[in-house]
Amino acid sequence: MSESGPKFRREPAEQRKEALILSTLSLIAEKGVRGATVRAIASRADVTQGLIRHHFSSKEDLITAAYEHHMSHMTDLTAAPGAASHHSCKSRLAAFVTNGLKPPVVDPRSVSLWAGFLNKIREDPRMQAIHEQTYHDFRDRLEALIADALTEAEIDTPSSQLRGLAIACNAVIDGLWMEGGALPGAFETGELPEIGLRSVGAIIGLDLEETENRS
Amino acid sequence: MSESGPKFRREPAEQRKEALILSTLSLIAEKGVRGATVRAIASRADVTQGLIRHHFSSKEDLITAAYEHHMSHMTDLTAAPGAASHHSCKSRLAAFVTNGLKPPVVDPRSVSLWAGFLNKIREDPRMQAIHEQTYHDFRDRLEALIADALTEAEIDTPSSQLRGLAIACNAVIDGLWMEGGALPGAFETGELPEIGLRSVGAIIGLDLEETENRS
DNA sequence: TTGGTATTTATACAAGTGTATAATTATACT
DNA sequence: AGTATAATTATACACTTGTATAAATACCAA
Repeated sequence: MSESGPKFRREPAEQRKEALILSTLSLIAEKGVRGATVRAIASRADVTQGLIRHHFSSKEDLITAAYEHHMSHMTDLTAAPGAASHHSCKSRLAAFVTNGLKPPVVDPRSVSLWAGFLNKIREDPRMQAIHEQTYHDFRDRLEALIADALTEAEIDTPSSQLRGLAIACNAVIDGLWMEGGALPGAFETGELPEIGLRSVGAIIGLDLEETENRS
Repeated sequence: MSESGPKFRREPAEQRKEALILSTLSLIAEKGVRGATVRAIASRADVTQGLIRHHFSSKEDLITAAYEHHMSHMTDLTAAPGAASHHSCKSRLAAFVTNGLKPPVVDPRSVSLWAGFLNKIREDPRMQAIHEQTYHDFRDRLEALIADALTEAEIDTPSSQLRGLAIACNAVIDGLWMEGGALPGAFETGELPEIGLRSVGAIIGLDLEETENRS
């Protein structure tokens, strides 16, 4: 009975912070924002609740950090995979579209996570800033890909039109992503990427589907 | 001091229920789901909190009813205005698209209202059923309008393709609606309807913009 | 080995939450 | 006018929430 190791481990602040952030995200995704209480978060990270206040000045601080973490993760997940492995601009654009419309990006947890945060965006200016920046970051990447693909196909497009195309394509992707996550089971496997490719292709005036199955 | 009228008014159940639902909706839209407490709802409806439990078996019941109310309202708002005043099928489709991309449908309150509910959809089967039905109802109307417009233009389209077109157009509208509501000020007046018309037109292969300014 | 210190736990608290129950009171009907 | 009844209020309760503060403890440096 007298045998007992250390009762807890001291970890570097950065590491603990990330663990708490990940706990927060998984909890919001799983049980909704309402389920992400300080006690639940601490429990999932295997610490006691007091620690949260030590690393974050308030719960709102933690939520904000978690939101930022999640959003940049999502964008990376859509943009990154195999960015260099595609030869043509067109196939890079196609990959961007399909990446955003397949798991793990399309996922019920992801959508409800996003929705959970949306409420706080209106109230908290910091949240609003993150939201705005994430949206524009994503859309700008998309716009660049579209511009490249059109240039490659020798289609001349004024930049004023380009903005509208990017907004529209972004909307298709967002809309399909949302519906796929909110209604799992309502779409066949591969249906969303297919529809996404065809729609984006129709909007910008290129056939994206022919370039798909290219690894 | 001895002078005092009736301390409260008895109203028909149906009327009180709706008043409570409207209070709930305005409160969620304004302060988020977290702000919609039984006390706040009752206060906004000028009643005491006990009355909520008299008309609804639980708060969840009220939330569910409010969700149902809101969703059917949104669909009506998009579909209804001037349904008969349009001559061609194409202009009816165009009106459907633009209606959903203008105020009052596009509105920060509306979007955060929708997002607030989304969390509860995953947990509550009744919510899920309402969500599913609302989505399909909206999409079916859209699909019918698309089918009519294509028939009118003498473009033959198999029903298997029609489904994909409706999903895609629905996604564009949803995505634009979401972005317009989540980022008020990021888009010029009339920009969303314009982009919506052009995109839906491109997807189904019809020029919807020429038919617009028709009252 | 011995402090020193930031990390971590332990405990407490005030405010707000949804719910339950009994006491009032308006109103329709006889 | 009187009464039954459903609507409405009033009050209370048990529980959860975020936050605050003090005590304990692991780990680094000397």
